[in-house]
Amino acid sequence: MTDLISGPPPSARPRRGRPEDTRARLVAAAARVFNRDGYYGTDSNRIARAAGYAPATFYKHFSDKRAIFLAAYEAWVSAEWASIADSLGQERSAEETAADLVSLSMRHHRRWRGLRASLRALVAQDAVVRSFYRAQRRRQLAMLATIGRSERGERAGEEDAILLFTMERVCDALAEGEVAALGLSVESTLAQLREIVARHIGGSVGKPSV
Amino acid sequence: MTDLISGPPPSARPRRGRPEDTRARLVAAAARVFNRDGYYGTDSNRIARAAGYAPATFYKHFSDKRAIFLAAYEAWVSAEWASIADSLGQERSAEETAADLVSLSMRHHRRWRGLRASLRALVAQDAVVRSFYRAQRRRQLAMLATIGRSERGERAGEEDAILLFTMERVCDALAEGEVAALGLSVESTLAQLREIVARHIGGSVGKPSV
Amino acid sequence: MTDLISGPPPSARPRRGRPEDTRARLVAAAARVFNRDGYYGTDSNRIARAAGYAPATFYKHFSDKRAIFLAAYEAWVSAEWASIADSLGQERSAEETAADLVSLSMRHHRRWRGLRASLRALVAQDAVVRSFYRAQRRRQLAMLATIGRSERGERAGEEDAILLFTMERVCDALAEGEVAALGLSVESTLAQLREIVARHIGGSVGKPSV
Amino acid sequence: MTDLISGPPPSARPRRGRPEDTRARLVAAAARVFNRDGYYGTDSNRIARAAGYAPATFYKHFSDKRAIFLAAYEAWVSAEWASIADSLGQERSAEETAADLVSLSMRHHRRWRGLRASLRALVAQDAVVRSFYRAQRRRQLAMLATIGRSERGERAGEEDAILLFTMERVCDALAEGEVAALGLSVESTLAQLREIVARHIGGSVGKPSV
DNA sequence: CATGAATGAGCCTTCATTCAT
DNA sequence: AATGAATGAAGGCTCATTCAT
Repeated sequence: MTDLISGPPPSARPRRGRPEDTRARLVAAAARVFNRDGYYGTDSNRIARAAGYAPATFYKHFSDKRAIFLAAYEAWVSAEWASIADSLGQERSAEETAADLVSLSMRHHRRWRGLRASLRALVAQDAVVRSFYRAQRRRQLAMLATIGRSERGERAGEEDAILLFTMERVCDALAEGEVAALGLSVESTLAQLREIVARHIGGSVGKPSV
Repeated sequence: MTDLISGPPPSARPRRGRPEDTRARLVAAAARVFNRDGYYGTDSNRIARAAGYAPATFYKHFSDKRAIFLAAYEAWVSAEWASIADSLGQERSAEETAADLVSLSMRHHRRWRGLRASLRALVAQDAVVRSFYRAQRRRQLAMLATIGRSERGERAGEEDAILLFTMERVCDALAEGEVAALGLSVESTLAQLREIVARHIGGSVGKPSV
Repeated sequence: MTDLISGPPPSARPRRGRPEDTRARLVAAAARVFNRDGYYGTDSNRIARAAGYAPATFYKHFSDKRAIFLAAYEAWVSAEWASIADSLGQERSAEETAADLVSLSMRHHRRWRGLRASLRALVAQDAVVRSFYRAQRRRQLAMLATIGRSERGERAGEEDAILLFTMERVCDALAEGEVAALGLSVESTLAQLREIVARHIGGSVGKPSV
Repeated sequence: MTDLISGPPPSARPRRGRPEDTRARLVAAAARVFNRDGYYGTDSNRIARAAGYAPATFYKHFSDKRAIFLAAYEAWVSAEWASIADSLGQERSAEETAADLVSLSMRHHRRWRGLRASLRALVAQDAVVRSFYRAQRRRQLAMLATIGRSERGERAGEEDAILLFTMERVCDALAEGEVAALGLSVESTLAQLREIVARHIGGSVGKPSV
C-alpha cells in the first residue's frame, strides 16, 4: 500500500490492466489531486483523467468521490503507521525515539497537508467519513499505548490522546508554514515538540528511558 | 459585532433598512448556516434567504461567498477575544486563570465547531483566507504574550504557540466528540488541559504550580 | 389550461416574466417535445431551451422530468375533457353524440399520439405516473356514467370501461396510421366505431336515443 | 423459440457453446429483463450478464439493444400464435372458442405486460420497430380472417381489426390491474369480453354459433 | 467463441452570480 | 435598497459500445 501512494507514478498503463492496478492508480492520483486542490476543488472526472483514464472508469472502482477519498486516506494512514511501527521497533532512548517520531510525523504532514485539511472538514460534516476516521484514531491510540513507559497511570489514555493532538496540530502548523508565518523559529518549535514527546514516553524528565 | 453573531436573531427586518443592519443580519445568518452545513454545504442564495433577503441582496453587501465567510470568522474571533480579554483582566491565580481560559475556549469551540472545520480546510486551500487567518493568529499570540510570567525566555513565543495549538486541537476534539468517541474521559482530559495551561502561565518550570 | 397546451406558441418572452407564464411555457414546450421525441428521447435541458430558457430555469419550476411530464399530461387531459363536456352538453341523438365523441377523440389522439405512447410505457414502469394516470381514468369513467342511457344495469361500469378502452385503442390505431398500414379503410373503421359508441350510449340499435 | 422464452431458464451454459444457443439464451434473458424493467430501464451489459455472458458477447450476436428487443418480441408473438393456432384447430362452438381465445390472450398479456408497454412506446417512436410491429399485425389479422364466419362482408377486415384492438386493450387493462384499480369486476369484464368475441366469430347476432 | 476492462458522449442537476424592475 | 426570475458553466454519474486478449 505504501508504494501505491508515495511511490513513483506508475508508468504508462496498459490498454487493459488488472483491476487492482487500475484501482491503485486511481487512488494514487486521487491522493495527489485531493492533496493539491482539496476535496471540493476536484471532481471524479479530473481524478480519472489524472490517473490516465476516462471518467466512466472511475465508477467501475468507486461508488463516488467520498469512497475514493476514504481509500486515499486509508493508504496514507497505513503508510504513516508502517513507518512509525518500523521506527519504534528499535531499542533506543526516549530522546532518540521522540526525535524519530517527530521527524516521521513531520514528513507525512508535509507531504499530505492538503489531504489532512480536507479530511478534517469532512470529518466535521460527513458521518461516514467521521466514523471511518474515528476507527483509525482508535487504532492509533492503541498503538501509542504499547510504547514507552511501563507504569501507565489511570489517566494514561487521556495523556496519550493529548500528546497525539498536540503533535498533530503542531506538525500541521509547521507543515503548513503557520509557525514560520508567525515569525517563530521552526527549529526551536521542533525541539520543544521533541522534548514534549520524550518527556511523555520516557516517564520523568531527564531519566533515560527503557 | 459580538451580539450580531451570538445574540438572539434580529427581529423582523424593515423593508428597507440601514446597510450596516442588513450586512450584520447576513453575517449572522452566514455564521449560523456555515456552522451547521459547512462552507461547501450551502450557497449564497440560502444564506440570503436565511437572513430574510433575496439572493441579489447578498451581492450588494459581499463580493462573494468567501467574503462573507471571512466576515463571519472575524465576528466569531472578535467575540472570543472579547470574552478572553475580559476574563484575563482580573487578578487571579494561574489555576483560576487557566480554568477560565479552558472554559471560555470550550464554549466557543462547542458553539462554532462547524465553522472552525470549514475554516481549517479553507486556510489550507485558499491564499486569501490563509493570510486573513494568519493575521488573526498573530494578534492572538501577541495577546497571549501579555499574560502570565514576567520573565519570558528566548523560546517563549514558540512555547506560547505550542500551547495555543494544543488548546485549540484538544478543545476541537472535545467539542466534536472525538475524545468521547475514543472512550476517554472528557472531564479528565479537561483537567489535564487546565494543568498544562496553568503550568504554562504559572511561571518558570520547577516552581510548584498547584 | 386548454390554450396553454394547444394554443399558439407564446410570443417572445420578457426577460423576466411571471412564474405562471414561465411554467406554462415550459409545460407547452414539454408537451410538444415529448410528443415529438418521446419521454426518453429528450432531456430537461432540451425542454428548457425549447421553451426559450436556460437549463437551470427548468428546475425552478419542476423537480424533475417526470413532474413536467405529469403536468403536460394533465393539461392535455383537461383540454380533452373540456371539449368533450362541451360537446355532451347539447341535446342530440345518440348517433350525433357518438359521431361527435369519436371526432373529438380522434382530434386529440392525432395531436398527442407521441405523448400517449410515452404515457402508456411510463404507466407500466413508474408507480407515481401510474397512480396519477389511474386517478384521471376514474374521473373519466365517472363522466361517462353521466351520459346516455337512463337505465344502467349491473354491469354498466364494466361496459363503459370496455367502450373507453375500445375507443382509446382504435383511435390510437387510426391516429398512428396503424389501420391504414394494415390496408384497411380509415373511414369504414371510424364508421364502425361510431356505431359501437352510438349503440352503447343509445341503448339498443336503431332506437332513438334520449 | 417458444420454450426459450417461456420455458425454464437454460441450465449452466458451456464455456463455449453453439452460437444459436448463446443467441437464444440472450433473447430469453432480454425478454425477462425488458419485461421487468422496461426497455429504457436496462442496458445491454445487464442483459448480457443476466444471460450469463460478458458485455461484449452481446454485440457478437446483436447489433444493438433494439435488435434484441425485436428478437424478444418476435419470440413472444410466435409463442402466442402457436398456442392460439393450436386452440383454434379444434371444432367447437363460438362460445367455447371465444372463451379459449380470451383465456390464452390473458395469459400472454399477464406474462408479458412489461414487454408490451415498452413495445407500444417504441412503435410510436422508432420507425424500424414500427414496421416490424406492423408486419406482425398483418399476419395476426390474416389468421383471424381464417376463423369463424363463412360469409365475410365488405367490412370484415375493419371489424376484425376493431375486435383485435378491443381484446388487446382490455386484456392489457386487466393484466396491468387497471380494471381492478377502477373498482370494476375483473370477472364481469372478462365475461363481456368473451361475449364480444363470441358474437364476432359466431356470425350475425342472434344466430346460433357453429 | 467469449471476455471484461475501458470508454466518449451526454444527461440530470446545482450554484454563484446578474439584471431589469 | 431590495428584489427574484433567470442563467452559463460545470459537476456527478450512466450507458451503449469497442478492442486487445
